[in-house]
Amino acid sequence: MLFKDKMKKDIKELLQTAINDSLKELGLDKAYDGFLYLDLPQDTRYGDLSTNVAFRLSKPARKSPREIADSIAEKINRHLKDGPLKGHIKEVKVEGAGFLNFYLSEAYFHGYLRGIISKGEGFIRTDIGKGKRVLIEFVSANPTGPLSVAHARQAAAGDALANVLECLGFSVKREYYLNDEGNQINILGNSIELRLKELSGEKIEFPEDHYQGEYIYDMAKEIRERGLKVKDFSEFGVEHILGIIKKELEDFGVKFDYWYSQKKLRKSGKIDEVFGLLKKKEFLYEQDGALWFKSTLFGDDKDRVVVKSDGSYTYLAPDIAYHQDKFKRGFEWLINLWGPDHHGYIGRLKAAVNAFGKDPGSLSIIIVQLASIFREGKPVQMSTRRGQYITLREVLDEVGVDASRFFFLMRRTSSHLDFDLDIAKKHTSENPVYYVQYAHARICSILQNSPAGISFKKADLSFLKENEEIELIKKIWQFPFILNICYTTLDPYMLTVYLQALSETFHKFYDKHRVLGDDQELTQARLALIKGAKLAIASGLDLLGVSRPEKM
RNA sequence: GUGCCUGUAGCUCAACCGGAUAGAGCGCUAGUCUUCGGAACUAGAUGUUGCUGGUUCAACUCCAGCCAGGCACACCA
Repeated sequence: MLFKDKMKKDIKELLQTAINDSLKELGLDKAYDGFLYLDLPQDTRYGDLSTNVAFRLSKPARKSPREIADSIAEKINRHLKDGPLKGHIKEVKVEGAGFLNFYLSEAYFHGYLRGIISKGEGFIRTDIGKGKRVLIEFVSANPTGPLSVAHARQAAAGDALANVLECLGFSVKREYYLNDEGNQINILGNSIELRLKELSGEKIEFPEDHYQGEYIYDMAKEIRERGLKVKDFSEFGVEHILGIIKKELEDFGVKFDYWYSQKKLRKSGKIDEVFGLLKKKEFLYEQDGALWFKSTLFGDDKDRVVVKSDGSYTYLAPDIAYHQDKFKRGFEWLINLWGPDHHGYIGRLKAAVNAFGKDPGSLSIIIVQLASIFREGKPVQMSTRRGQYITLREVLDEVGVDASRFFFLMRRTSSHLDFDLDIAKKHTSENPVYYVQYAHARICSILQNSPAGISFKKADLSFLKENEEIELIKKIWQFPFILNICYTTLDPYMLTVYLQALSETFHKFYDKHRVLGDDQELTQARLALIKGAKLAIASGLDLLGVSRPEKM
C-alpha cells in the first residue's frame, strides 16, 4: 500500500524525499532551513530538475558546496538502485560550483506521456487546493458607463486566475461588486435628466463633472422615444448600463457567479451590524462630528473616517461590511483585483479585515496595471473626462476575443502593458495568439488525416527517441510547474509565455519529423506524442479563456 | 512633502523565496519547401541590467543613497 502511494507521487516529491533521506544520512538535515529548492533549471543542459541545496548548507556544514553536493549525489545514486525512483532518473550530476542536476530517463518521460493520454482532457487538474473556498472579486467598475480597456484587462486577468485556481482544486466563485449608489450614481441620473431636457428643447448647462459620453444621449433618447415615465433617473441609468456591462463581459467570455449590490448591502443593515462589532472592540471613535475607524492600530498610516459629519457613509464603510460578509458567506480566501488608482486603499481594507479578527493574509489584493492602446505603433490618446476612452467593446470589435484576452495576459499584471491593436489583428508570426492556435490546428489536422487502423491508443512509446520528440514531452511535462508559478504569483501571465514555448517546441518537431509515415509503430508513437501536445495546448488555452480552433 | 510602482538589446518584455555564460519575440541579415497546414523552420549580430556604494560563496534580484518616469496620498467613489 505504501509503495502504491509512493508510485502515485510525482517525480518532484520522490526526489525531495530522496534528498531529505540523503541529508539525514549525512547528518545535515538539521542544518538547513527546511526549504528544499528543487526546480526547473533555466537551461535544459543543466538537467530536468536541479537543486542548490549544497550552497545553502555550505556555511552551516562548513564544507564547500562542491563537497556537499558530491556526497549527496553519492547517496542518491544508491537510492536509484531500488525504490520508487528506480529507472526514472538517468543521471545525477554535480555541476557548476555545486549544483545538483537531475537528468530524467526517456522511460520516465514515455511513462509520463502515457499517463496524460490515458487521463485525457483535464490531465492537468490537481487537488492541491483541497476545495478551499475562494471568492475572487474583479472588474467591479462603477455602472456609470461602458467598460474601458483597463476593466478589460482586469476581466481577462481575474477570469484566467479563477480558471487556474479551479484547475488546482480550489472552489472558486467570481463576484462583481456593484457600486450602485452614491455621488457618481446621482451624477449619472442627473446627466440623463439634463440630456432629456436638452432633447426637449430646453436650454441647459451641462456641468463639467457630469458624464459626457454619447451613451447618456442614447438613454435620454430611449426615454423620449418610448415615452417612458422615469421616476428615478439614477436607477434607470444603473439598470441600463448594467445591461451593457453584462453583455460586454459575456461577449468577452467572462461570467460572474454573483453581482453584489452595495445598495442592498446598506439596506440589509449589515453596515450598522459591523459597526456595532467594531464599536464593542473599541476600534471606532468620534471626532470633529465624524466617526473614525482606528486603522492605525493595524498598520495603516492614519485613521479613516467611516461616517461623515453629515451622517452619510464614506466609501470605506460599506466596503468593511462587504468584506466581513464575504467571510460570513463561508469564503476562506478573498482575492480582489483592483486598478492602480486604488493602491492607497489596500492598507485600510487589510486593517478592517484584521479588526474583525481575520488573518489579513486571507485577503489578497492584486493591482492590475493599466494597458495603453497603440495603433500602428503610436499611442491612442485617452481622456476619461470627456468620455473619450477606448472601450472593451471597441477592442472586441476590432481584434476579437481570443487575441484580446491573450494580449492582456502577455505581461505580468503588475506591469504596464502596451497593446498594439494592429499587431493583435495580424495573422502572422508577429502575433503569438495565432502562433499557438496554429500549432493546435496543425495537430488536429494530422490526427484527422491519420489512416484508419492506425491510432495513438495502440502506441508503443519507446519508439520516441529523437531529440525533438523527447524535448516535446519534456515541455508538456513542465506544465504543472508553470501552473504552480501562476498560483504562487497569483498571476496567469506565465501561461502565455509557456504556451508560446510549447508551440515552438511542437513546430520544431513538426518541421523535422514526419508523423504519418510508412513505419506503423513509429507513426502510432508520434500520434501519441502530438495527442499529448494537443492536450497541453488545449488545456492552456482553456485556462486563458482563448479558443482552440481545429481549423483556421 | 510622504508612500507605492517602474527603469534590462533598436522596440515590447522575461529571468519562478538571490544561483550556472542575463534570455525571448518583433525588427534587421542570410537561408529552408517533390513535405501530415509556410499562420512554419534554420542560422547570424545586438547588453556597463538608470547611477553610486553595501551585504553575500553568488546580486537584475536584497539594503542604503541618488537620478528619471508613473500612480496614490479626501468627512470622493
